[in-house]
Amino acid sequence: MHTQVQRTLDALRIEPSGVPIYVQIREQLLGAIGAGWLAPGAQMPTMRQVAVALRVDLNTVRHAYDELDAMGAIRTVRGVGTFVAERPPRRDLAAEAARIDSLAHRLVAMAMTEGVDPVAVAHRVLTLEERQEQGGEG
Amino acid sequence: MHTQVQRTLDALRIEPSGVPIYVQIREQLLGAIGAGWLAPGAQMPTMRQVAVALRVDLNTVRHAYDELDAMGAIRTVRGVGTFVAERPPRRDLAAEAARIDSLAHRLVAMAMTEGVDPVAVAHRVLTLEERQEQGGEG
DNA sequence: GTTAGTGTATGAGAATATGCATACACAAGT
DNA sequence: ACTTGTGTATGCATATTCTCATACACTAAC
Repeated sequence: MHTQVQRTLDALRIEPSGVPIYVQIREQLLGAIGAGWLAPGAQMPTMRQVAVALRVDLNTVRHAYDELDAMGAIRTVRGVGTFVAERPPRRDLAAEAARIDSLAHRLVAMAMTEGVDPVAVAHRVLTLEERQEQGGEG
Repeated sequence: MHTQVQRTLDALRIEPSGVPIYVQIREQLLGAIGAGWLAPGAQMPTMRQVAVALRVDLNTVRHAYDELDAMGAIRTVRGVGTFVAERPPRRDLAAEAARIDSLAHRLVAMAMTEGVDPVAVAHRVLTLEERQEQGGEG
């Protein structure tokens, strides 16, 4: 369905964190694929769709897609579109856990810095995300 | 102890992921602080130590330290070294709610841009903080 | 005062990232 | 044939990142 593409598109975000834009796109799309959010064989968002949605250059998006293609996560069909690979590389659970840990630790550090209880922040995040999922699901 | 610094130093890794080196250093050091490897007030690894350990330029390391300083996570003392910032005294209870909200949104943004589920991170924070209360602190 | 260890600073150069504009090549539908 | 929507490609300009080399300024210890 288009809806999957649209949801993925809406979920894409770029932050001025110092991380290159193409890397942010690459990681988010990889996450969407790894989570099954974009099923094997399904059409990916168009490069132009992503470029417009994020207000980013087409070549920048292509950079991300090129790397996804190189790692076998997607396959590209010229003149047609890009699609999730039939058998995308299984996501590394250990690496995933490490990234979650890193995020968690960084949050604790930031909370410490600002004199705030990290637990309170975590609870706030949970309530925020709950309310966002009530908007309907596919 | 030196050992804390040495452990942090040994744990530092640079990967050719497209993420700028200074960003990788920034995030890993912030993570070390949040994990408690580097306690408030403790001396950070020397910029030159990091530069040598990672075989990276001193200015690149400085870039990372500058940003950590700018966000208040560390404090720099010229001619002496850099230290983990002390926890600020908790004062405004009203302004605290705003900071919690701000941090929560920042965490969600960070997680999303890295292709990670914010809820997973929140849960990880909760379990980490539980264990810290049980096993004693510091 | 000297020395050693810290952070701070500058300039040159190469590589990369990004935007902007302009195309080209291919596939599918009309 | 034509149009539309894909991915592919180039050239130019700018900003950032990173390395290398070379210092300077400050602090603490001797």
